[in-house]
Amino acid sequence: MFRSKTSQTKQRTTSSETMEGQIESLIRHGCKVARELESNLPKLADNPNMLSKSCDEIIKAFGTAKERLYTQDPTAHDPRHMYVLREPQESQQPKIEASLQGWLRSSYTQTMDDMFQMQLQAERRPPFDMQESGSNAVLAAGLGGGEVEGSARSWSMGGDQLRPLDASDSGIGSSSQRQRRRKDDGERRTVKMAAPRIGNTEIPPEDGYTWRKYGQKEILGSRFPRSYYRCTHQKLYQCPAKKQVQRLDDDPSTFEVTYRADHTCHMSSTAPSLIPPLPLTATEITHEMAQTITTQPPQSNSVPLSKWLSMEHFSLRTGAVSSTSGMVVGGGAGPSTSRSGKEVECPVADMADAMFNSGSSSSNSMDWLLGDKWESEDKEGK
DNA sequence: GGCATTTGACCTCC
DNA sequence: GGAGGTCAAATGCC
Repeated sequence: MFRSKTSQTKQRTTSSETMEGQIESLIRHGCKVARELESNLPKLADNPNMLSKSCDEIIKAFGTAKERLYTQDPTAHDPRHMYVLREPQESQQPKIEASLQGWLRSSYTQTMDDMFQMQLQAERRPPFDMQESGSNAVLAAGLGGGEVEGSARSWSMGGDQLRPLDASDSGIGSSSQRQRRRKDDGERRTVKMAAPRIGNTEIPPEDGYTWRKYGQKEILGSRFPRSYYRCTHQKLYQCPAKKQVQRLDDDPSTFEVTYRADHTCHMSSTAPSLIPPLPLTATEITHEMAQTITTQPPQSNSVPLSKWLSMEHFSLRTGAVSSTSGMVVGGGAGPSTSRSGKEVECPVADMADAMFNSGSSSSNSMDWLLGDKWESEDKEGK
């Protein structure tokens, strides 16, 4: 009548071990294809179709692996559950992650490095899937299908970039008298982001930057208050970036986020990060890889295609793990969302956390991996 | 102790 | 004068 507890555990263990094998196999396959792609890059550089095909295969492998990672969580199949996906799956995840981490420890190869290097390219783009509409842009935020999960997707802002404000415009540095400006404080850009469905839905979706809330205001005619955020590094780097977050009256599950000014904290050579750090899943990473290769030629101020493709432009760095969220966050001098600001050295295997457990509310999963690379490239680009 | 959040007060703009 | 935006003290968390 009653199945023994140990029997159940055994069954689950066997099942999960099989699953781990499949996942590992998938990831290995993806890595293999990536390696092949890399070795053939000189030939394929002029053959976008073949490049695209290879990338598709890599995407498929990693995507399937990711699917299986979350296969026991039905909500994981709904792209709108991007935030659910990123929550640590207490019951199922640890063992699989441990296995993956072990695998990563043992077999971390150039391919992984390649992935992050390609990710690096992708990261140069802003963190949203924005469908431009004049000055407004609508963020897909995982509401679309397929691989779209709301963090880094096709970015099509073109030359309509936000312009950073002067420090004076942001009110920074006005010590004697309180300077408050509203007029002419730069271009605004509004995006709509889906709220997390599970967990604290009051928390606005991550966008890859670290923000500090400095105010909240009831807005006339709105059911929900508007929250005001500024870049965490405003003081340190005079970063003028700000954003306002407000829930839509008619759709509380959607946040309207208005960005004002651009981040300058990643442009300073002393700044902690040169990119908008993003928590990306393996699928996102590979998706980005494909997009980077197929649709994103190197930036004009970037390296030549051949060099870019050779992926010798960067090197991997070690990083840190947020003590609060478990997320990988700004390594070295990188920005951190951890409140204490304390960061812990972490081994390469923590990339597994960044890739497969990049859930939580923190935002800087890839930052520690990429910050120095950006910095070096940024310097080269100058 | 340092950093983030909360919140009432203050400032600017319309 | 009202609404929106920001400041800064108080408070809490790590």
